[in-house]
Amino acid sequence: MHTLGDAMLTEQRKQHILEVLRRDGRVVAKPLAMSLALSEDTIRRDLRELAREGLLQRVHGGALPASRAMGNLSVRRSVSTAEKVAIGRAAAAMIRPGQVVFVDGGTTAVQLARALDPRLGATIVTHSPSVAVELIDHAAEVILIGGRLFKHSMVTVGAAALEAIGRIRADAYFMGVTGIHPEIGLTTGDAEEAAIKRAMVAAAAETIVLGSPEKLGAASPFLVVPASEMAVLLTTDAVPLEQLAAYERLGAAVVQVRVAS
Amino acid sequence: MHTLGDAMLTEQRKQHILEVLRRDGRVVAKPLAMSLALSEDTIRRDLRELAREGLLQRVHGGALPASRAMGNLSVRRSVSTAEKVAIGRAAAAMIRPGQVVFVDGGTTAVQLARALDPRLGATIVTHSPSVAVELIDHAAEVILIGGRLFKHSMVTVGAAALEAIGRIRADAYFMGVTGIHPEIGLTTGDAEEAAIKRAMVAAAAETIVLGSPEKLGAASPFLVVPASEMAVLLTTDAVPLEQLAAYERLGAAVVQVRVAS
DNA sequence: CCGATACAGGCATATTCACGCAATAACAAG
DNA sequence: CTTGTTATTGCGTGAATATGCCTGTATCGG
Repeated sequence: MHTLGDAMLTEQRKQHILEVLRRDGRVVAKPLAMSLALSEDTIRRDLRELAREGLLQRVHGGALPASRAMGNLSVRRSVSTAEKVAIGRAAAAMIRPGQVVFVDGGTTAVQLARALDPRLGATIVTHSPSVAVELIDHAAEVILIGGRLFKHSMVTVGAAALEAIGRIRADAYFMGVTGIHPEIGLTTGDAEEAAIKRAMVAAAAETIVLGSPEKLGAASPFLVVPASEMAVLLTTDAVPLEQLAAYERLGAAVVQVRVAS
Repeated sequence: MHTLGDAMLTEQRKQHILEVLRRDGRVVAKPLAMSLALSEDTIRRDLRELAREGLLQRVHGGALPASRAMGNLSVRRSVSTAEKVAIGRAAAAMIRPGQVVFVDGGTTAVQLARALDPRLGATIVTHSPSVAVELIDHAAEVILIGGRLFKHSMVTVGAAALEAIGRIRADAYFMGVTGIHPEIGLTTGDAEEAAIKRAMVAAAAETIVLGSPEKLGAASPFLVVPASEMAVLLTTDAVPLEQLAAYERLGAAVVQVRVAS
């Protein structure tokens, strides 16, 4: 905890401001000055300087994240529910040293990356630049699949990506989808993305689906693969057992993660 | 514990400083001098020397950990100065609608991405996931070059990346380097990275170098291309004209960006 | 339009800093 | 034991930095 007993170094304070900004998605000058027991002038000066360095965007009354990219990230982070964090953590724990795994795009996959042991010696293959960025400080080798960037989902797609995936054989694929249904199968909202996911399923020994509760029983326009392709379904304990039985009958191992309240 | 009875050897004291730094996440010069019964000058000298060895980061009032040991801010503290912001902005303004351009990795390139007009209809090709992430909300099409992620610079490298670059013809390449020297040429700190940069120079009609002042006259181990390959050198008004004349003689157009105070 | 708030810039004060100098201590060689 | 060399330290100085207060201006919300 940051006790207010001792004064902070100037640089330390600036880091603190950026931390608060990442956590809350914004900072407001006045309460920040109060909580640090400093004048608002000092805080404003900090904000001005940080803005000059491009680390945040100054607005009347405080500051917002420097770019929309970062903004989205923090917003999504706050949106990212406890379920996704828990599923990400459980998925990260499934990766063994030396393995080569595909990691999909999407918020849950980012949580996976964030939860990964920084010293784990594995190879992470991903077509999501966001996942790649999260893994900067990790020991794991990262292979980034190139291609045209599909902005909506923040992943690369297209022929180049397909081709690159085809050249890899992975131990597992951690897949994110928008719909999981016993009969309809695993579905997503974009045809190109579905093709990429299909290629990863084909290139991996087993497919592990990151299935936050709201995905179960839902369907999106584009089929990736039938639900029977799913080796493991990672979901939470909020889902009733009888709903999960259908997936087990299709051959999937269902893992229910306990969500910390 | 640490009795103050006997004087510490200099090296011993430095170890102690690093220990305190690890424990508290910071050191403050004044109280440290008090507790060791030494003058602040001595402590400051120690801090300066430890900083020169890269073991900590000197800040006003004391020191903070050198690496991202505590703060997971990784790209953050890569000293993105006002110069880099200004150069990034100027570079962004050089991109015309419809153009296809390579954008390098590095902090200045991220600033370029951040400064880009969100509605600009251009194609940005990059091997930096950080740059890609910055461009999420831009209208521009983004092509991400895949490959093995080189963590230090946060860009992809390797055969796959080289090959992907070779299949593209771009109007311009905005290159970041660590050394710019009239005779030695444009240099960088990693051989693989140099190869990628060289491929981009070859695949682009013209090369525009993002040259923050501290890079000028410096040299790193690995040559990318001779300075004569440079079509435009983007730098700031802090650089004396006579130093820039050498680059103009080599055929480069030198653009000096005014840095907002 | 107006009052309230937030803002940038200037100024004063208190630290903090780097550099040079001198005193001292540690040490090696003769 | 003496002497020259080097490393370490403290002090003085002027410069740089950090902070708070003040003043006039800009921006926000009605």
